[in-house]
Amino acid sequence: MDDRIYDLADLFKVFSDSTRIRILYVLMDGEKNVGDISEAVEMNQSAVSHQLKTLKTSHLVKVRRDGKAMLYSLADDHVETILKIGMEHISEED
Amino acid sequence: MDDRIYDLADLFKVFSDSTRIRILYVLMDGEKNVGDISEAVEMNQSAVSHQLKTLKTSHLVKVRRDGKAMLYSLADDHVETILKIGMEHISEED
DNA sequence: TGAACATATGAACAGTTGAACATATGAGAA
DNA sequence: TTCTCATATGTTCAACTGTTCATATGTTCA
Repeated sequence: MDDRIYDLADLFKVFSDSTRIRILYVLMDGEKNVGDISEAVEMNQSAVSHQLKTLKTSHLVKVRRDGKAMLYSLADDHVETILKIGMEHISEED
Repeated sequence: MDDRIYDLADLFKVFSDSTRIRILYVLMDGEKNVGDISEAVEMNQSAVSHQLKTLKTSHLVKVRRDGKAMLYSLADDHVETILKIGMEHISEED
């Protein structure tokens, strides 16, 4: 059980950065390459690439190659669900 | 929308620490005072009190006074829901 | 093969964070 | 009021994190 607590904390740690959340929101629109993501979140390619690696390691996004480009997309429904419930929570605060 | 992204990141930041998650799990068992929580998570009173303040500020726990003691409990259903979905996610990883 | 493009990686630096310690506040009992 | 008990707060410090810059990797096309 203790291991799972740490894993759980690590998962939420990934959701705890606004850049990563913005990337996830961008990907809700569908599969995108790194350049398009960079443009959408207005951050340089390197920063986005670093964050995409974090997101991939925690299985929140998946990737496939298309020629020179890498196409990222959301890994599963949990991502949107967690963001949605989080939004609900902050919306209901007094 | 941008403000909400920051608020959302801040919310998940609260979930991103194993001590805080353990406190939340302890509180799933019901209302508890600070001493009992400290004992349950095996951390000193000061550390727990600091974390309880963080949890309270983000509306994840609520408090009421009972004589000298402060009784903490989970604020709403979102807390358990978010932890549950997080657990589902890490359980399904390859 | 070599140039051009798309993305990844490594290092360094500033900013943030959790824990520990000491101390302060507040409530009840005497 | 004064003494405890229960909890909160302020400060310090080591560890961690996100961004930037520079560079490397990998793919396509000529």
